Amino acid sequence: MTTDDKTEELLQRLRDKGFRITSQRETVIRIFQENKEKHLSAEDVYEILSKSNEAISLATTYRTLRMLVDMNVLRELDFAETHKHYELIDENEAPHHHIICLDCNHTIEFENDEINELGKKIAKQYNVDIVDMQFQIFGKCPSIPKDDNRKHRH
Amino acid sequence: MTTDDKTEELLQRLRDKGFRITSQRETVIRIFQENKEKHLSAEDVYEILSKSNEAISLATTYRTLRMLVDMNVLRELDFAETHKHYELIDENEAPHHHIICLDCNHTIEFENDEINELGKKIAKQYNVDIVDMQFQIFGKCPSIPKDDNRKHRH
DNA sequence: TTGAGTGCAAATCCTTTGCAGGCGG
DNA sequence: CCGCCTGCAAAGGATTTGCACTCAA
Repeated sequence: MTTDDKTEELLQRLRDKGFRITSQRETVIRIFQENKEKHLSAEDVYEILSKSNEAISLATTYRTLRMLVDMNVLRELDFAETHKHYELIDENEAPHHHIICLDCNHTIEFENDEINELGKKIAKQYNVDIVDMQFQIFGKCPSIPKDDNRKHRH
Repeated sequence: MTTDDKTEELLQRLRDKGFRITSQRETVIRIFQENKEKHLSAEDVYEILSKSNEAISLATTYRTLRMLVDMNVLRELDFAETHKHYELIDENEAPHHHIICLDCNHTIEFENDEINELGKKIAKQYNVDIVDMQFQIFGKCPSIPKDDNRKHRH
């Protein structure tokens, strides 16, 4: 499936739920598709668009992100920071998990079926209807390339 | 080891690092020892103390929590809410993990050695010096008793 | 005695909301 | 044309910080 097909599929999902397709919403979805491997924050999205000629307000950015999370288009991620991060949910992919460096805030994504299976098993044990799961490993990375310059946490 | 012994051990750890032992710090540590099974927020701690005759300021509550996290006395927990939760780290216990109900915010703790082992293995694979790990399952609980009345998230 | 710790209030950061005008269906 | 969406600015919740005073060591 091409990116355009995927975009159209997501937009259709919004239409089906009675949401209107505005240029702001299309743009936010496109930003996440162009940054599949990243974990953008609201501020990140806002800044990317501010630099382009498709600027949208911070308020709309937040409103759109929340809506997309509710629509299961985006996943909200907690990295033990004061703000949240978001990523596209790809329903054909297994959930993936994160290693977060407490020194440089760099994150590594990894997939691990054993963990996903364990998660499902445990949820079933407790009779919980699973919506999402996240395994986070917090540590110090001696060797991760420091390719971002976000504020340090400590 | 009795609770008093444990308290003394923790206080000694602060002394060793050059921190002063104030009544406020002793009190906060005691609150967590008296609520081992809970995941108190800063506001929770502040409120518990406000009702007693050992009230401390919110600012000091936050400063103390941060210090205790840095000292590895408390673990900071993210439950996809706007505020953080904290719990005592018991070094004799294996890490435990959480199921969080997105409807009622109730949390269930569970332990699972397979997950802990997997976490260690993965960290090693990525050459990361592991500090902590958390596995979180987000879902809807059909059967969990709703024994708390915190604000709902959605 | 003295500087780390405290309380208070103000500041800050991230996010949400009220309202008036704009535009998608 | 109707009412959902937007932008703006103001409000809000959680946490941090500046400053003068207090008290543990």
